[in-house]
Amino acid sequence: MKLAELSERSGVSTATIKYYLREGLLQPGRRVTATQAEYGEEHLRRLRLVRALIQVGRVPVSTTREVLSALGDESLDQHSRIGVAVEALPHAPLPVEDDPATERARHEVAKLLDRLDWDDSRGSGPSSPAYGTLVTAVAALTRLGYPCGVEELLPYARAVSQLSVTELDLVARFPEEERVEAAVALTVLYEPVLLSLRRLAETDESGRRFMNTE
Amino acid sequence: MKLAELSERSGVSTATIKYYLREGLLQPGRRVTATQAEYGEEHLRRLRLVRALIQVGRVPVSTTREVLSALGDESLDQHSRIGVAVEALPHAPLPVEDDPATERARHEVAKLLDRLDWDDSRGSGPSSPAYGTLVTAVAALTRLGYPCGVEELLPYARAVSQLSVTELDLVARFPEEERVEAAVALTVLYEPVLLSLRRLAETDESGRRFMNTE
DNA sequence: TTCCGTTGGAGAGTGCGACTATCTAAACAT
DNA sequence: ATGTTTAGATAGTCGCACTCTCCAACGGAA
Repeated sequence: MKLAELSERSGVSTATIKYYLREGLLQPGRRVTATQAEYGEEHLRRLRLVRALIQVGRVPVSTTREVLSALGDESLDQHSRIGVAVEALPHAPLPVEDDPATERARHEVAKLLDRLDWDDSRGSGPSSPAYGTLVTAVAALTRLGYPCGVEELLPYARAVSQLSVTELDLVARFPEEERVEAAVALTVLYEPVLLSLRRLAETDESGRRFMNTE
Repeated sequence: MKLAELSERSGVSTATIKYYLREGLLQPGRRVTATQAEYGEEHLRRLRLVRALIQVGRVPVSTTREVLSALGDESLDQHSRIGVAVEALPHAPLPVEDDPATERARHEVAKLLDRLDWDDSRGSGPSSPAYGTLVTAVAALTRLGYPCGVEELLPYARAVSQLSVTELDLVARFPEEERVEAAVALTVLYEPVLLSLRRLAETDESGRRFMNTE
């Protein structure tokens, strides 16, 4: 397959594919002559993954490169590769220190994780970016006067805990060499699914309660 | 309160506050002289909301302006104001038409919403941005060969349906004039909460299954 | 064999979004 | 009197994701 065909079949312009090649998001094709290279199905597949991460998952290009390099890092076991890839994904800014709302938020988050049996030796400790994002968001809500203590957070935690089990069931069904990619793709691409379903559910529930039905 | 104090108490630089004033995200202060204005607690509160939406919720500045104007639109009832504000929020790109994966995705999403008793006359129909985001994400997963039919989506839908009930309970506890802002703030700011909890849950579950425990 | 279109490679340019800096004249603050 | 702060306006910066332009080397059809 030549560049033009790769572009055609993926719906990505040749200019953008060249850009991704330059940025190291795609392996160079097999060089046939000085000005010709041949691409295979695996290039098409990788390109589709890259596009999905960038366009649907809103992952920045430089981050995508890091995620992809974690995918192929043979020196790590499956859990570590998934961990490295997920840590590289975009997160909200780290919490502002020296702030009373951040202090309270840290405290509530610590209490929450205490009540769940999540083992932070597996990578969910206070230093992980996801933990920081959680603290930042809880602090912002606190500053605005909206409740988000353990009582409010627990239902969310229990819900996503359930979901993560069914999701990893899905991942486990793939052959071992495809599992890390599956975990990353599902982590990133199920986020918009989750968020849009939530917005639809909220719209429905809000209508049920607050709509004028004359 | 002068500009400098507003800046101090909010942690936002005076240059950025001026920028927000220019962009219409903040009401001008009460003009005392030609070169002096007085800001009140409501400015501080609004500024904190703006910052939370922009920094934590990653809402673009122009979108924030639209959301805020929906908040104060007296001509709409509560549900419509929430609807307008939520529709303005950022969404993944609309689905690519004339694409087999998009067709399949539309079909699966329609089946899913059929099985739930969500009433699309309330604003969750196929033309809403959240619906489009859902189709886009499902199509991307489909193209990559990951399963996301009704069977996989239903658990997500049921989970967020539960959450939206408890969330709207929270909103309903506020006095009527604060409800729309509460709905918007909770919609936007619980998103990072949900996503970071999910990543923590997945990290934990992945560790439980795939970690080398020697 | 002669062209016209395509390719890989590399650098420069574009458009956008979110600030940030500079400037001016007025008005406090000491 | 004088140094600081302010509103208001304009211009500049920075990062990001492309997108454009060139070039010399092919490769396929006439």
